[in-house]
Amino acid sequence: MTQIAADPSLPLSPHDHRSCASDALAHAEAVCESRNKRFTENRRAVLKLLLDDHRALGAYEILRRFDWGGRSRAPVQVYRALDFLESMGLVHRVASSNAYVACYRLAERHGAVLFVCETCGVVMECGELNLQSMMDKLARQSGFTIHSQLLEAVGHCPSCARAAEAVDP
Amino acid sequence: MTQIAADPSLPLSPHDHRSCASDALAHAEAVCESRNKRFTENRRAVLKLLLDDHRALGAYEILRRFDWGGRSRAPVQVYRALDFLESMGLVHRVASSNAYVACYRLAERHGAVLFVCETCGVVMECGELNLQSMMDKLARQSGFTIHSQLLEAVGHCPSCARAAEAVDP
DNA sequence: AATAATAGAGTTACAATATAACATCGCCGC
DNA sequence: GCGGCGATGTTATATTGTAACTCTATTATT
Ligand SMILES: [Zn+2]
Ligand SMILES: [Zn+2]
Ligand SMILES: [Zn+2]
Ligand SMILES: [Zn+2]
Repeated sequence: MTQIAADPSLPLSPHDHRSCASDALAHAEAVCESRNKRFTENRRAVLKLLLDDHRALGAYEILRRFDWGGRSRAPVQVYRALDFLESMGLVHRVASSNAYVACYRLAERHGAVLFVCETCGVVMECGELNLQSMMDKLARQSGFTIHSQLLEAVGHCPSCARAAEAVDP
Repeated sequence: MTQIAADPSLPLSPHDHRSCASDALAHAEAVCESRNKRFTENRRAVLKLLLDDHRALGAYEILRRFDWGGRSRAPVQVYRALDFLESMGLVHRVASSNAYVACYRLAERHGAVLFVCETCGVVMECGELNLQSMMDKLARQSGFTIHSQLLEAVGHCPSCARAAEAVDP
């Protein structure tokens, strides 16, 4: 477990993704252990698929990639695993693309600010808490009570932005 | 046209919603006029349904309420109107509930910060630009180029929060 | 160890949301 | 009138997400 909080630009910087993923997996085990939740094979398998890289996958893409070993191919299984993982703060739902992305911040259950590249699908997660607290402040001013927040931006990651710039300057 | 920018807590304060809606409708006409876009009957009808109150409606709820006058009841018509209205900044999509809400800020095309009550469905739109620019700043720091933002909070509006407080203190 | 209680997995069927494809219509400029 | 183009109408289909129920595995209790 070498990192506490991931650099937001981690997905884009060349890095040892093997250890990146295995750290996250180990963290997931620890989190479930500490909360007396079972980190079952299904849940582990789904998380592993998401840990393949820093992209988001749709539930049905996970369904396709899943090794079903003779069992019937049912979306509900995938959704159950995803719901669990999300409730543990191990994956985030990407609302702008109906997809799910693994969380690489080895932190307790937390909200997320997501930057989604619409070209390559990479998701950068940002730990910036000022946004969340600003949202909270705005809410309080109007007497609104927040249960959950959704903070996303869709656009181009640095490398895809450069590529787009090159063809259309 | 009595207001320039709606108070975020407008939906909750008792107000003359008749003029609230008709102002928004007049603004919609003006916007389409100024951009040489046709504000057709379908588009007007969909917007009118959304202007009934300050709640979000799903596309299929709009579909049900729509007066089809003998024509076949096709979702694609509703989605086309919604896409148009959204591109004009006259409605906002509420990603957290796959729904659409009319915009009452008589402003040019703009992003939105939405506070969605999960009990009564009311949507408060907030014009706070600091959030958006903060998001932009975060993006720039990582070399990310933003095309669109998604800023939402789900929770309880003031009156529903009081009601919840009463039963479960 | 037997038993009861509970959480998760497996299966089937279905609901809810969104889009593709193509023919047709109507407006607007010529 | 006619051609171009944006909007509509229609049908079919794709994508995303749940309900309901059975069965099995794990854990707690006796
Ligand atoms: Zn990595
Ligand atoms: Zn990219
Ligand atoms: Zn109103
Ligand atoms: Zn409410």
